[in-house]
Amino acid sequence: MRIGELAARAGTTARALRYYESRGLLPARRDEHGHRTYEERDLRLLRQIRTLQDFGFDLEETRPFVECLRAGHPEGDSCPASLVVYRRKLDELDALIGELAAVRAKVGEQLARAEAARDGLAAEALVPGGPEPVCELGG
Amino acid sequence: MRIGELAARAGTTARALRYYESRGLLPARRDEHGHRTYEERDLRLLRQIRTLQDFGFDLEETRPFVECLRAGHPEGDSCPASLVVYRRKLDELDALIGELAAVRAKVGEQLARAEAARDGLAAEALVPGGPEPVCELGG
DNA sequence: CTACGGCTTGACGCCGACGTCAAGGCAAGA
DNA sequence: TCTTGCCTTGACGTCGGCGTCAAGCCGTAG
Repeated sequence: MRIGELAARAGTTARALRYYESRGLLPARRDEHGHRTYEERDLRLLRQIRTLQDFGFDLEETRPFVECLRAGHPEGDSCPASLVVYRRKLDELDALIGELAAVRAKVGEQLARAEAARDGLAAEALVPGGPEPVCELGG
Repeated sequence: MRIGELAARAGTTARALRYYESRGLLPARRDEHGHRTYEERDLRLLRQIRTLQDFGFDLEETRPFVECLRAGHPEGDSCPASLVVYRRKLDELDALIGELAAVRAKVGEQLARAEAARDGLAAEALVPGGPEPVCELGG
């Protein structure tokens, strides 16, 4: 199997595969013409990489999984190093989700406050000399 | 006030201010030496930019807020365009948080499954010929 | 013969928000 | 006078994961 076919079967591009090879992640043998050749097991490795990338893993973080598979283990996460990456990723996700939730809350508050201010001004404009609410400058 | 002082008072760098100016976000007057000069109100604009950036807003997304302040409004979010950005950001945050939560759940599952498999193998190793669980290859 | 498709390496482009370095100007203090 | 410090513009570096283009090789279908 050559690079184009492997890429297509994994739903990615030849360029990506060359990049993975340049990172030492997915080396290839060469045929008599210098073309890269791959085997079925390489498809397995590549799918492992793609799956983890879809989860937001950095390419480097997929390395333990790939090496685990290449070492003959049944799954990419059959090795301790992979579990370490899982746990670290979970921590990162929890931290990130927490930060984003806090930001979301603050932005929501800001929006609510700004809309209230806008409505307050609108009401004031509609009713001149009306009930100026909690403004210590008014009076 | 020159660029270094303004940067220090806003907790950022002169380089950042020059960048903002290059983007047309925070223009500066010049003194007789060609040095950038700023006034107190520029500090207000700059702080608005920094606050939004801390929330994860793109620099471009801070523009409506800055222009709103420059137009003389009491707050950067006193203008409709700013509220639009708020709402869009909230949607983005909700979507992102949702995706991350889904990924977190999947990674958590994978970790649990991998640990269970590992423990299963460990138990098998401790008890040779023992209760080989759900492995269709065993027997 | 020629076109075409697929492969090769090499190298620059991209995106965002600056960091960092180079080379030089200008003013005040020791 | 010399140094120090702050300022200027210009331009390249950073990071990740490739996209895209250039130039060229190889085999095959028409």
